[in-house]
Amino acid sequence: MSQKVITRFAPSPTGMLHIGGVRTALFCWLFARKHGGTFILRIEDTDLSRSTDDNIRIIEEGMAWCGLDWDEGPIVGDPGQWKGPHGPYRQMQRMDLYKSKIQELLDKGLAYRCRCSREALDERRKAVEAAGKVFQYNRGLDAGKGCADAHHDASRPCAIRFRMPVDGDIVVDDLIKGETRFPAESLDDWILARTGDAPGEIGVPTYNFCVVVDDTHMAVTHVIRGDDHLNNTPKQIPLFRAFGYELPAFAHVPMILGADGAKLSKRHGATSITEYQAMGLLPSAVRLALARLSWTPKIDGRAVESAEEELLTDDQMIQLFDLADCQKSAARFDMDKLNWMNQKLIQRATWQELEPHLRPFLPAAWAEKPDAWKALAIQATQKGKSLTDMAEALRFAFAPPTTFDEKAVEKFMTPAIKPALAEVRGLADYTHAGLEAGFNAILAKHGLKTKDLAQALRVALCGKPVSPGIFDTLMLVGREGVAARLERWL
RNA sequence: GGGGCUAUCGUCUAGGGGUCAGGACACCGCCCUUUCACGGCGGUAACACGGGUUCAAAUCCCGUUAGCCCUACCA
Repeated sequence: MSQKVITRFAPSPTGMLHIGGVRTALFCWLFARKHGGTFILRIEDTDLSRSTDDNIRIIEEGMAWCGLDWDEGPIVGDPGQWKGPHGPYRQMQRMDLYKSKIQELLDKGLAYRCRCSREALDERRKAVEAAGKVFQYNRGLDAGKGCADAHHDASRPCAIRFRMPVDGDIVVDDLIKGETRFPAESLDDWILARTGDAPGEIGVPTYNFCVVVDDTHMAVTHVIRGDDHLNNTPKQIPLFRAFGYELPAFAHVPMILGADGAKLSKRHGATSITEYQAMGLLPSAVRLALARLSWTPKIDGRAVESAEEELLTDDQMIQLFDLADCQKSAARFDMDKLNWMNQKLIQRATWQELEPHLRPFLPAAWAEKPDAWKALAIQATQKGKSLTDMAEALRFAFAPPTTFDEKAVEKFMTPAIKPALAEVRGLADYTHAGLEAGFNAILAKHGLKTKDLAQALRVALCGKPVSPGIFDTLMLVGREGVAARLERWL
């Protein structure tokens, strides 16, 4: 690769950052990082009705949470400002460029003004469809009814259409899908720019036009996007040619489906990245799980083949990433595997790494706890599947239980256990070894089994027969807390 | 309707003419155990269908079926 790799993720601000979009962004990011290239974030806000500053902020925050840092694009929290030499990175701020490029096409006769009203178009569409055919502007049954060869009425606002080739195939050479051919006759003259406000004025350009102009002017070398855009590519390629632009490389990544094989949507529970954040998932786990959908990392030409190898770090992913190892088919989102990866990454993280992620799920009192206590707390609950599990497991460490599991009380709070329980108050050495020694002494003295005392203690300290290791539990509650919580059972 | 993409265990996938069709998650069983977990060991489970080509097809070709995408003055 002679030129510097530049990829871009170009979401439209619709109110949330979709998990599928994040996956696409991840591939762009991985590819750019792998090749020492640049990753651009571009906001496609030409749909005026949906684009707001708030919606843009949602994208920025979602990307940031996922650890997908962009080299060029908007500056977080400062709408309208950007970093990078190819700005601005919001399409609505690029209107002047678009309009001059459209004028260029008009001047060259490669595009033309269309004054057909929506109503007229609808009517013609209906008529053609009634005849069992596809409506194609100025093609097929609609031939001769277009504005291409007519003198447009300069007194009326008009849209701009692109003159598409009529014969032959348009070939898309895709890095993932391979070569695909689209018959030119299956496409028609599409709209470059919507109807302007005043006669002669060029309106807001459409997606297919903006991408071509932006990708070229931002020097994007690899267009990596969802395969729902594969069908748009044959519309865009003739436009690249009309401008005399060089074609970027294309890679269309498969969609992510819901567990039922249908398109991932609200009814599958979570589509927005913020929902995954709220579930207590580590961003690194989300990255891993998303990357492994439709991508099989190959180590020395061999697919990963053990649980250990599945758990790739970001660095390994970057090093291993290759579009050639991507699947052509759509993948279903596998929440089970994400949870497993999350658990594994939680287990192998140091407490310092985990702390900032865990903090938002814990009560404010967490902030006042000393580091040693935090380290113990995190380690004691690191078997959890998620940060929310960990936070739940730690509840007892912040406040005495208010309710008690009835069955557990009945089973473990036997009269025989009370004397032993009373003696636990006397334990003074609150180190793991100290507690273990004292605990065993009490056991021996009363002829109890570990389980008997441990479970009774759990009920007294946590209200339920489930907690971290009993000595960890004691240390987390602390000597005074233990004494206080034991009181009501003696 | 037209055009495009896709099709291996429940899920993610390896394998691209000869494999007992391999792995991971999930599931089930056993072991470990101070609870819940973790962990260890083992197990169930797949080439969508129909035709070709070939000594031989999950693998190549052609159909069919199913799913998805595009077919907007959405992106």
